Amino acid sequence: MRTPYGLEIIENCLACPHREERLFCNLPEPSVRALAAITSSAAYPKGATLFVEGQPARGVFILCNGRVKLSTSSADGKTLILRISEPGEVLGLPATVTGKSYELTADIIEPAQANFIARNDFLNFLRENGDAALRVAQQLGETYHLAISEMRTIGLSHSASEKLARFLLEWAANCPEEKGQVRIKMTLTHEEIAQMIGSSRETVTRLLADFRRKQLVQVVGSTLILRSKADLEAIVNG
Amino acid sequence: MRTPYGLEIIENCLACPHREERLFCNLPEPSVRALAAITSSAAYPKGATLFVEGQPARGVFILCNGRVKLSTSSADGKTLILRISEPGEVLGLPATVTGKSYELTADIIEPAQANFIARNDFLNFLRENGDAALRVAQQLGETYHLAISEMRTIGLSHSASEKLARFLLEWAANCPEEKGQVRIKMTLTHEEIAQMIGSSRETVTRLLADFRRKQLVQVVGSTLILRSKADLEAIVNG
DNA sequence: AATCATTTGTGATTTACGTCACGGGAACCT
DNA sequence: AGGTTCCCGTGACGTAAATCACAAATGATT
Repeated sequence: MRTPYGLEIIENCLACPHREERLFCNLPEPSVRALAAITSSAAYPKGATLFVEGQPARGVFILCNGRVKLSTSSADGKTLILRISEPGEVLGLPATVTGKSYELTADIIEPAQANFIARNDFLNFLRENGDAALRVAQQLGETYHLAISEMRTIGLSHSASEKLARFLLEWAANCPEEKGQVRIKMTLTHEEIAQMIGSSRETVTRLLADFRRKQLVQVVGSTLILRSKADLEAIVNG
Repeated sequence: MRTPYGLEIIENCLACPHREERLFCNLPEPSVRALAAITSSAAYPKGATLFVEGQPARGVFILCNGRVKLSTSSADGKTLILRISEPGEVLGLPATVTGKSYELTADIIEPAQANFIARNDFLNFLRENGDAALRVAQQLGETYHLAISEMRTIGLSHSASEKLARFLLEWAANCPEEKGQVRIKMTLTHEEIAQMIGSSRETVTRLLADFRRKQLVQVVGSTLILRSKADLEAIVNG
């Protein structure tokens, strides 16, 4: 799927604030151009879905803007959210390299701009760019890492409060901290939090209320302030 | 870590029954030799541990014989088993490529023979062998895939019986089937099964007894026979 | 055989949390 | 303003399953 946006994409790429984190932007110049030639860009509204679990992998999406929810669901409608992807991340990578089906569903939760690379083009590109392949391997390693840590919060907790505490701490890990307090822009509904930690909407709201009563967190509008990381860590450790 | 076993390893490799599944054996001849040169082989007794979660990654282990338990534990001793690795698998790959710490602990549960490749040697090898890097990426993709499916059994179930049923079916997926029945050599203790599905030892034995009563499974010594996959699937789907 | 260690089986008890049900807010559209 | 549609807060209730505590069984080791 050749595209006229090639050059524009390169420029986007070079200008991208996430450049360091991005998978391919700091490859040698010719590689970046080769990549741009097989990339097509598109915008997606909130609620759109990039791919659905079980679909044969068509290719990868590189998220430029917006946020994407990665989840898996059971037959009876229960769903488990694995991750909220941020700009700079590559979606659908594992399925695309292995040739299996997408193992997750990717839903847009904030209007997004993403670059798409079809599977064949992508694999050919990797075959001809050994360093990109290595980069991909590293990215996959990190994705795995994150999955394992999600696994830990769900699988190693004795109680829902432990899960929630674990979740908040992990979520806060990306945010700037000042003197023990972390301000989190909480963009998830209680329902979604529940789906991330494998519990129910009601217990999440109850637990959050509980945490508030115990001065562990504070809610101001849609931002959550962790008043005491230490106490949350105490909950995690039994 | 140059080793005198180089040639021997190539021969093992070519003779290996898992050759197709193995990561590197069907690479071009020169690559295989280069790989052999940086590989060292060792035997490990039952109970030994290849690496521990949290350790900085030293390198990868290619399992030739025996079986290895991959797990993660919380501070208070609760442990979650992610996977039992079989010969042919590569252990420690995600951590080694990303340069982070091992995310899991690898314990030998059946006396094992494994080839070790130190991180630096391995990365250099990958840099010079683009196709190997791609292979690694694919392997990582599959590892991820397995992690997600483990995640599903733990996170999407409403009850412990659902988890156990899911577990048995996944476990059986590798075994030969004849007319609806699958014979599984059950090498795990109830405790270990519990740690795989995130529940307690007692409920596992109770549930298995229950399944036996309901004619879903049958136990003969240490082999488990799934009498009715269909009924197990019914349990999984609500 | 005899002792020990590990694994399995089962009962009794407790409690965390899922589920149902409903009311109040906030946000968004017309 | 009024109607919809989400999201959040809380009460009541029942149950699944963790936990505790032994006993039986299996299997190692001597």
